[in-house]
Amino acid sequence: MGQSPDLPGERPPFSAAAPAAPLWDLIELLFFAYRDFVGDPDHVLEKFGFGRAHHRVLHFVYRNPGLKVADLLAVLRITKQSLGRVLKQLVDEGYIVQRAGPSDRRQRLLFATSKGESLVLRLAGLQTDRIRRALGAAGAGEGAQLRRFLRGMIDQDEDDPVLKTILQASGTAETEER
Amino acid sequence: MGQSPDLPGERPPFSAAAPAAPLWDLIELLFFAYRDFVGDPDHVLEKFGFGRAHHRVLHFVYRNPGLKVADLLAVLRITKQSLGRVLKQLVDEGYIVQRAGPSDRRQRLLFATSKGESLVLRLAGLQTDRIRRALGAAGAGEGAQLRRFLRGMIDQDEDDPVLKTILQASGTAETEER
DNA sequence: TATTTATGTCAACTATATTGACATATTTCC
DNA sequence: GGAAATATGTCAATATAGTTGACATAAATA
Repeated sequence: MGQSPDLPGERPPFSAAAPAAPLWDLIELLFFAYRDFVGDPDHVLEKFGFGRAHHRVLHFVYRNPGLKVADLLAVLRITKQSLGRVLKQLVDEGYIVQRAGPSDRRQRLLFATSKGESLVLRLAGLQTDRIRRALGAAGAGEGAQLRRFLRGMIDQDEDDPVLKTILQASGTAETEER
Repeated sequence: MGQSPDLPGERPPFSAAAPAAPLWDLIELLFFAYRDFVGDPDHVLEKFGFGRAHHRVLHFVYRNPGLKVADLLAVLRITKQSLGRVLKQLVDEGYIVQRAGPSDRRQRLLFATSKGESLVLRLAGLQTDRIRRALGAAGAGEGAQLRRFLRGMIDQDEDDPVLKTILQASGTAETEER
């Protein structure tokens, strides 16, 4: 006697305290959108022998010149061992330099070189092109609402100085810098 | 003689054919938003001994009952070897069942069990809660503009039947199902 | 019947992360 | 000034999620 597999049946026609219906379409659109969003940089990074991890490190170092290792670890939420492998490659190949902190010489402050800047701008350009295309397709002034929506998706973290400034900045104004 | 590290200087004050300015804030907001968006399910999955890969498989199988293995591979863009490991666990532990295709018995059509449904609804509930919160905070209404933006971020793929139907559906109407 | 297709499996390897232990230099506290 | 705490780095073992390549089986199709 084959036991029937336990498939879910029809949804009950009605229910008093039903949980809010899942927003299936937005869940899926976010998945595909983010995959393509990071896919463009991935293709370029591959030619350099780098991966996504290198992109993230280079991005945050470029955007926060003089970033402390501790703050980079906080924003990436990885361990120093994991960062180590990636950062060492970026330093060895001249994309990032380290300088001792002026007041606390234990700190190794991180800076992108112009070689690093050139790569990070190339990657950001790809992502920016995709975003601009999508903003255009979405119609007038979607940017402001989109920023508010994305900020609302993000959990605060008092122990992450980089994230803190990002949430403050985007909370303030349109900040289309330069 | 210490060679100065090759740091990027000030941006040139003006330039005729400058590339469009990177949308730094949106690039970063997307990164953090997506990380927290998948972070909620991650915590739950961990208690089940599962990872993100299991979530993706279970999600698309639940959303597309009777999905062919080939179509699942297409939408996930992974190899059958990579899928194999994850799918085997989900089947062994009773979250997914396989049935031979009625017309083509080589096919193994995939279905979520009610155990699988219960897990996938729990995970979707977490993500839905976060999205609703953010939509509310953004004053974005039902998210019509957001849907158009996200669709604009996604590349078409004729060889992916699952993606094709998603882009069609979300392109049509508000599709708040049920 | 011969070939193609849909799926599965074995094996080796890569990228990115983890935990735990320990090392070094520097700063801070008493 | 010495002890303790801090910032960073390194070695080793392990986990997760992916890859390529080779080969196997059953069922459909030419």
